[in-house]
Amino acid sequence: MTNKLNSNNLTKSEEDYLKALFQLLVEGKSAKVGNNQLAEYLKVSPASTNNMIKKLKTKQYVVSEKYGKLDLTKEGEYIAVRLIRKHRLWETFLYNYLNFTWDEVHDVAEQLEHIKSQKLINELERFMEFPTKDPHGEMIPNADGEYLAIPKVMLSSLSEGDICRLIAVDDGSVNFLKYVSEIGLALSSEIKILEVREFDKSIRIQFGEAIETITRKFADNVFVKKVV
Amino acid sequence: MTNKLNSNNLTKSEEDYLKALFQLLVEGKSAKVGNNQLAEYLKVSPASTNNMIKKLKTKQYVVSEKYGKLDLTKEGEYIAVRLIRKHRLWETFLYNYLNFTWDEVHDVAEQLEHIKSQKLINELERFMEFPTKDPHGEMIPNADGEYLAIPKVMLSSLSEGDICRLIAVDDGSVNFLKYVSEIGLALSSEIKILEVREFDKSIRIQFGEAIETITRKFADNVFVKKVV
DNA sequence: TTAATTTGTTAGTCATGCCTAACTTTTTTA
DNA sequence: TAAAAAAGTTAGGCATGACTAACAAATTAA
Ligand SMILES: [Mn+2]
Ligand SMILES: [Mn+2]
Ligand SMILES: [Mn+2]
Ligand SMILES: [Mn+2]
Repeated sequence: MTNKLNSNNLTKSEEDYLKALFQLLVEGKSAKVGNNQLAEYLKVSPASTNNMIKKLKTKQYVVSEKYGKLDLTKEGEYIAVRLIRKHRLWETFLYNYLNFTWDEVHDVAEQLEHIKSQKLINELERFMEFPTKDPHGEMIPNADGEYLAIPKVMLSSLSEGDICRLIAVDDGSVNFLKYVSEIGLALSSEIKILEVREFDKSIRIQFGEAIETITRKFADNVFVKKVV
Repeated sequence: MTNKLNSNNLTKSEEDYLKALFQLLVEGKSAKVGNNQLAEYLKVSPASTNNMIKKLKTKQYVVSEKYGKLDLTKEGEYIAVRLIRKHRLWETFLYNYLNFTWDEVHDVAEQLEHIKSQKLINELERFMEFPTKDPHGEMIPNADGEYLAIPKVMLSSLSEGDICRLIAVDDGSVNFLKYVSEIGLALSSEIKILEVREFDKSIRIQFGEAIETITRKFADNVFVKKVV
């Protein structure tokens, strides 16, 4: 993807919609994304998304047929990736230099990602010596928008006896992140699946000295690399 | 001024209006500030300022009588000072850590000053080890909004033979700041007034090896401390 | 001290981005 | 395959923060 001297004219809202679409389409679990799904994700009404999508279509960032599913153009995707890059670089800065905890960084990064200055974000990246992952283990796209997405294996997809390493967590919920820390899990933790209970899909896991039972919902937000 | 756990509900616009009023009233040269003056300063129409002032009056940040001059309440002033604090801390960060030049910092700081996070700005200040002045020589208010304003002596107010030291410059204009650097002036430069020409108020100054003629307008934007 | 000029106010308009309520189309299920 | 449910769209409103044009009050100058 070529690096343009892209003076970004988009509003904060337009940026947020494109980022949300990207997260659902590319980083999310669903292959197709509809209007109402986007609305729910952004916590706005379907009428609002319908309206914004219309605008983003005339600006050629989104494509869709009437009553059809949504897709991003290359341009739209590029804008989204740059936003994610900014978000994750800021999260890294807050975490590594300003004493923020990993459950505090996301909300402030949601604001900082909209600051318009190419130089700012590139210099911030240089200052931090080109970090590759944010505090939640997510990859940081480079200045050209190159995005080395590591396949997201959910902890919930493993089976009894499997051993894995925690490589990333979903960072959207403060409560979830606090919960993860509290039970003692962290990036790189080695986790063994002791039991997957058929009744409610809850999972007994072991890590270090600890043994915990986690829900399916919890396990859906934990991404791992299988070791055994 | 007591430090409240002020969850700031103001919009970016409301913040900008309060800051502008503060800059005109407290940091500016004019004792009284009217609606049209504020409009000109903010580059919006008088109708817009009139409208916003109305809102800020109901919110008790501004006081004025109909057809009368504008004033800030203690609350309004406090909000403005905190904004200036954020602006100057960000400028300092950009200048000292991210390789920004002193003519580049202002525009980006105009965006960053609206980021809402008490922790962010206090941690940034700690990270930089509590700087007291921004890259243009202006004082940075502390976390309680205490504001040690140094009396602003304009270079244009001095007379032939006077010697002074450059302590600050107005940071609003990129062109002006570039101009200052280009002729070789910098913070702490010692300047001697060689001649003030009656005809057009232009001033011949000497600093280091250099002798330059500057306009009245230029000299109005340079703040000094008289040495002799 | 009246007339001209400046300053301030009001009314009406527009764009953005959100909403609810009503409607249409598509998909699912019986 | 027809009815029910879900998904998507449209119409109409509201708040914010801009604008212009017309008007009123206050200040300045003649
Ligand atoms: Mn995040
Ligand atoms: Mn993250
Ligand atoms: Mn500035
Ligand atoms: Mn400054």
